Amino acid sequence: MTDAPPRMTKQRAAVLTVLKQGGFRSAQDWHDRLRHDGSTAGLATVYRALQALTDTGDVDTVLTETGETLYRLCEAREEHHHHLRCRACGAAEDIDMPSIEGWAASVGAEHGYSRIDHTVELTGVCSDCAKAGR
Amino acid sequence: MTDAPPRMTKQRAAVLTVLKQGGFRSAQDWHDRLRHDGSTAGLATVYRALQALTDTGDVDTVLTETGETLYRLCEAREEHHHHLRCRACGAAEDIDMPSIEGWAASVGAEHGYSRIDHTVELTGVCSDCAKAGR
DNA sequence: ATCTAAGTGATAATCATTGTCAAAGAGGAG
DNA sequence: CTCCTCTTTGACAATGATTATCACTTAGAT
Repeated sequence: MTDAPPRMTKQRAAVLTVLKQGGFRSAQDWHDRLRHDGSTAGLATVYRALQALTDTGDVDTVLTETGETLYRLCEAREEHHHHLRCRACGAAEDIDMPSIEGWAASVGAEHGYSRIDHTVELTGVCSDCAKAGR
Repeated sequence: MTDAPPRMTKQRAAVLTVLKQGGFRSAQDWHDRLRHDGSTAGLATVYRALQALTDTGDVDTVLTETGETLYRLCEAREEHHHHLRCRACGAAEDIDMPSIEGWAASVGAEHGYSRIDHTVELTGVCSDCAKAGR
């Protein structure tokens, strides 16, 4: 009785296609790109698809300082990693810092905290955007 | 022509008073506590006071995974620090990891990024809440 | 006491996101 | 092929945190 995997519909395929453009973008941004490419998918459908893809681990999410959620196709489903994201164009690099994991757990334990979770995000301006004066 | 410091009103004083209860809480949560203590301050005023206190560095903020902003009185106005926050009761410890600052800058530079900013937040369940079965 | 600009608070507006629900589409059984 | 069922879709309403608006109050200076 494993829950059935969601069906691959035209709309979901279209979402996956635009996601291949890369970069972290908002749901509404991805929706705009989809419409621009001729898709008639509704905004709610895009949200649902992104949510589903996030649940299955195919998409990474990040929150901005304004509370918006940004989504990006997650090429390699690895352990757990962090991001260095360009604030101007949404491009991102995967960063790994293995020592963070252990550090978080030990700092938590030192203070008597359990069930530690952590968030590490880096943002900046990539070289292309810097050249373009962003 | 330095911009005038905001006036200290009855409402702002009241906000500062409840903030002394400690912990990271939402604006609406602080507002509820204020009303419970007999203040008639409006929600908008609480938001404005928290915003002003954040701007002056007297209050620290953190975002939850749902996009809510949490506020806490910032006892010592130091350089830059991170938090270990209890997801159950909002209590928090200040954490410092001096090496993070340099690490962020060097990782950014390695990838050609400039104007690096970083976010590091730890959450967990504090010992009191763990005992209480939260 | 009066004047003036800032602060207040009720309420409306905003914006991302989620819920609702009738209509459309995909398979399977006959 | 046709009917039936169950999922997905898409337009739109609803939510919830935050911000803007605006008439009214109040603190401080003159």
